[in-house]
Amino acid sequence: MELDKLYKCLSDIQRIRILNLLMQGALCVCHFQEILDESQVKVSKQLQYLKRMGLVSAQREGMWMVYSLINPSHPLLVANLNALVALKEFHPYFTEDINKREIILKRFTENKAECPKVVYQNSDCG
Amino acid sequence: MELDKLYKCLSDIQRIRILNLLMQGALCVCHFQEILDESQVKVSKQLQYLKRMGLVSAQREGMWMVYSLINPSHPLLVANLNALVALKEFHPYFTEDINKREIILKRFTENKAECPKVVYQNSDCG
DNA sequence: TTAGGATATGCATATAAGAGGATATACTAA
DNA sequence: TTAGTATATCCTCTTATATGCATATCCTAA
Repeated sequence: MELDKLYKCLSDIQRIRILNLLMQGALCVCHFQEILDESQVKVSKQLQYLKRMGLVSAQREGMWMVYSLINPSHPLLVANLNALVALKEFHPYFTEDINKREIILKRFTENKAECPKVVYQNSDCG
Repeated sequence: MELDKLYKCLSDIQRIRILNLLMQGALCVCHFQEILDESQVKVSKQLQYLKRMGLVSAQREGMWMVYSLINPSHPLLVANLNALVALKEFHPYFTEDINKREIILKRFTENKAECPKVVYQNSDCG
């Protein structure tokens, strides 16, 4: 992947927040909507962008579309995604987003029918 | 600096090449023109962009405008600039650009009047 | 089959980049 | 002052992003 394309993926705060969340595990579109507090269209389009650029993959699970981070091959992408996690205390959004994600996952462990298994299994919370 | 702004600075191949060159030392606009083989307008505008975003500073030296990298404060910027240097073997442009820069600097050490001192002093070549 | 939830896409619009030509500005040298 | 070099800015055009509304598609459940 070309360097400028890679950085373009990271040059939008919504996409950064999405990638930061995906570093924790897969999520459905509706979860991003809830966590980022953004419209369905907006979230869906940013996910399409990341998919088109090869950073994420989508897998249908019944009604839901589960997005996952594709194991990043470019060392600069790996470094930056890890940096997002490492720097989360400097960026209030990141920590809040991850906290919101954990609350959602806790809901799922109490009512497994609410979303695909892949979202809450292999999760470190709940 | 906001993360998305930081990544926007890096999301253009000309700006990446400019930053890669600035990691080696200060340069005048005309040197970037020569090394990148781009028009004066294009180079000047990208330098303005980086200046506006606070990544580089400009200092007039007679006829020349010398651009330097501002000591980066954001850990992600530091990491990415260092990564550019470390990854230069994967990106033919970077190595070629640095080689062209060294050839230009050698010219200066033979004819010091050709550009401001700050460009060729403290240089590791020539 | 019908209704409804989840998601994607088409269309329109606003704004930001990117590029190029022409010109203005700043400086030097004669 | 004049000419010439280096650089910045203005104007215009094209393209890419970002956003919202409406609607289409895919799936489930009844």
